[in-house]
Amino acid sequence: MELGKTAYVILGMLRLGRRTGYEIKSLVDVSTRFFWAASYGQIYPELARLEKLGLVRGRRADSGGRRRKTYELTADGERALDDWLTSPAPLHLELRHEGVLKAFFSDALAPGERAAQWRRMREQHERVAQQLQAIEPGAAEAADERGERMPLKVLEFGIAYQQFVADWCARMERAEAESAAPVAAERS
Amino acid sequence: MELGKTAYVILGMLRLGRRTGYEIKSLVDVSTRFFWAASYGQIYPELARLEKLGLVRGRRADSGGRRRKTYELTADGERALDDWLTSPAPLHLELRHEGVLKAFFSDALAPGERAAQWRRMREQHERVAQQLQAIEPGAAEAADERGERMPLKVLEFGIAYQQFVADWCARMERAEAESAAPVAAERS
DNA sequence: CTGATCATGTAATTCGTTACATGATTCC
DNA sequence: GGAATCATGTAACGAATTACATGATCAG
Repeated sequence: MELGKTAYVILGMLRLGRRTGYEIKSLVDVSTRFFWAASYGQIYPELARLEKLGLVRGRRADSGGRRRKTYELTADGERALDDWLTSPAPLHLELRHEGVLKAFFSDALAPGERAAQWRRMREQHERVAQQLQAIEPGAAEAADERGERMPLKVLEFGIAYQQFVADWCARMERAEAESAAPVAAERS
Repeated sequence: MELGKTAYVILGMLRLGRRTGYEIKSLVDVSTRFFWAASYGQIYPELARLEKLGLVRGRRADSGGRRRKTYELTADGERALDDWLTSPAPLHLELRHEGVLKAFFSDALAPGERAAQWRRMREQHERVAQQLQAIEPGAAEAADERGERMPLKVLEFGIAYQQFVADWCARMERAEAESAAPVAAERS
């Protein structure tokens, strides 16, 4: 019974409480999205598959005239989640970073053009860092009130990671400025 | 004429010199792989597409009885590459990290189990860091001899990034050890 | 002579995104 | 009354991996 990684996003979210597919997607968008994204096109079919496998149990929960279906973990689902969490299997690590890719090939660029690319890349990472920082108060509250410490720890890591990349861009940006105008740098 | 990002990996590699599909793949595996991977299943069809678009030019270059086809950039290909390198479009940034995903959901785990996961994740990042360090001498040589500075810079970033994540794991690991055995920690 | 490497491709499959279709409810 | 949000799904498409098929050459 080999499950895709995205199945565990769903199982994990369901352990935190009964949820609809829509709610799972909303949660993912403000939490795991930055290191594991998921779209409706994955979540709804995956919920159906997990139900057929007996790992989750769905229940109609219409609210007014609004059709609604909430899911919860079954005992099997709980076990599958724990097995994955404690598994020693090599972790799936994947990074696709267009900015670093451009950097790799940018020897042919003029220093000014390269500096502009560093700036854009830095700004993009700074924006993500700010988005994550905006979420922090809510995560800190959840850590306090519901004892969910790890989501906050992971969020802090996410912020540190974004800043780490942004700092590297800033250093590269400065280096370009110095090599492009060494005389001006000496004067200052 | 919208090109996929992987097309630029090919164009970028071809700017460094005439290459076969096989050589491009080998190069990717020791350089861009860590932030932009590509497989034969992408490279060969993409080369054919780029040739039809007039961005690369293929030429038979059999070596003995070995069928071989080398490619080089056309003027259009060179322009497409530079346009991409200097484009201000938002960068494609994608991260899928199973270790962080597990961390996010690991509140329910025992501290010892969590510590074991930190250790595995740290070791995995340390292994990648070592792989990258093994490549460094070659990249440093290329930087010196052929003036290709950026691949070395990017490699150094890759190593720093792997170590950054490994360090975070190590800190988390220590924190688990302290919370699991605070008395032992005080004694030592 | 045998295994590693060079070399090119295709086919099947998986994974994931985006857009579309549909409709109710809630807030302003 | 209209826009935003809640809610569920499907279809088309795209991106990428893996496995397969084929065959030559080179190093030991």
